[in-house]
This record gives sequence, structure tokens and C-alpha cells, in this order.
Amino acid sequence: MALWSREALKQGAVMVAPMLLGSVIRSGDVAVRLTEVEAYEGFRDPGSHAYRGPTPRTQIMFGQAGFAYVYFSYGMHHCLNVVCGRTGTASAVLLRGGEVIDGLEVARNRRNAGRSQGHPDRDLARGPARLASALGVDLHHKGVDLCDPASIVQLEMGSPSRSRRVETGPRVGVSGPGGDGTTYPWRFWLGGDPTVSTYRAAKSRLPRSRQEH
DNA sequence: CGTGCGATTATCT
DNA sequence: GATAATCGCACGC
Repeated sequence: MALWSREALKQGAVMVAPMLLGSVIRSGDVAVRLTEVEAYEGFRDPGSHAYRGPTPRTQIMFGQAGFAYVYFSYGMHHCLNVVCGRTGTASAVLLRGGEVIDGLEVARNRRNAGRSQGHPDRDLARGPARLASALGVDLHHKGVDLCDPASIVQLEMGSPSRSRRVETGPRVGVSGPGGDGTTYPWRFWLGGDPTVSTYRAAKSRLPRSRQEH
């Protein structure tokens, strides 16, 4: 299966994100067909980690397209992004959900480890942290070239026949300095697909004792 | 089905 | 010291 070309990814996250639906992210034995993604930009996007400019963590987003940006979140989860756009701009697509199409046993073992109740198969990669977990991706995979056939993690083009309706909406859980209102409708998913995560608005961060007043 | 809450730590200010 | 691009579980309808 052919991999995504770096040139195509240079178009930028907002252009690339809907085109990634139906594509396949493969990490070792496990492969996931993408059904839900979100686009993030840099300075003009308050929801982006790169909004305030490059830091050691976000530097890779300002680099060449086609590399993996992985971040550690909420003290326990990992999320996987594909860096897009031209070098010098911060642009990335967050992989939010998909269907495990290869390595089902490995994915089940990873996701259900230490849990009394197993997840249904359609939940194995439903949500960004679940997807990374199913793939076995963590901070060690940050900076991997997804366009290199020698890499441990690769981004494959989907089969052209898989045409479904692409739907669009606000991104999930994005707060940012300006609040939810400043977010863009940059969440893309395949309508009706059971592996698309359920929408959750950004959690209110003020404790109850400080909300009154 | 939906809403609410706490876990747990890299990263930034 | 505060925050967070989440998840799983509890509980109510």
C-alpha cells in the first residue's frame, strides 16, 4: 500500500484533514482506518498547542510535514498528530478515531490490559488517546517520519472506493484563551460511522467554589 | 441515553 | 503552582 507523500501533506492541516478520512495509520502489527480527525494551525489558532509560538514540545509542529507530533495529556494519555503545512508554519492533524483493521488481537490486549471488562471492538480506537493506545504509540514515537516506508509508524493512502459523507463540526474539548467561541469547525468525520467518538464540550475549569461570585 | 467527577504528570509560566 | 486537543466509571432518567 502506498504511503502519503510529504508534498501532499504540505497543503496544510485544514486541507489535508478531510482527505485523511479513509486513510490508514499503521504501527507495527496494528493498523487503523481513520474515521475522525481534527485540524490545528499555529499562531492564528487559539486551540493549538503552537498558538504562543514554538516551545521544546511544539517545535516539531513548525518543522517539515509528515512527521509525528505526539503529546502526553492529562497525566496519563497520549495523542498522535500528523505534522502538515510548510516548514516554519505550525500545522497538524490530530488523529481522533478509527476502525482497527489489522492486529485486532494486539489492539485488544493493549486496550483491555488491567481492566475487568473488555471494550467492544468498535471502541478500541474510538477517541484520540484510545487510538494511540491501540497503536502502541507514546512519546517515544514523537518525530517518527510517517512518510518513510522504513519507519515503525506509517501513514498509508486509503482505497479510493471508500467514499462516504464527510461531516464537519467544532473540535472536541478545546478551550483556549478565548474559550470555545474562538474555535474553528475543524473536526472532520465520516457520517454515521460507529468508530467516531461522541462529542464532548470543553470541561469547565473553574472549581465550584470560584464559579459563584 | 446523558451529565459529572477524579485520576495523574509533562509541560509551561 | 496551574493547566490540560481525555477516559472510564458512577449515577440519574
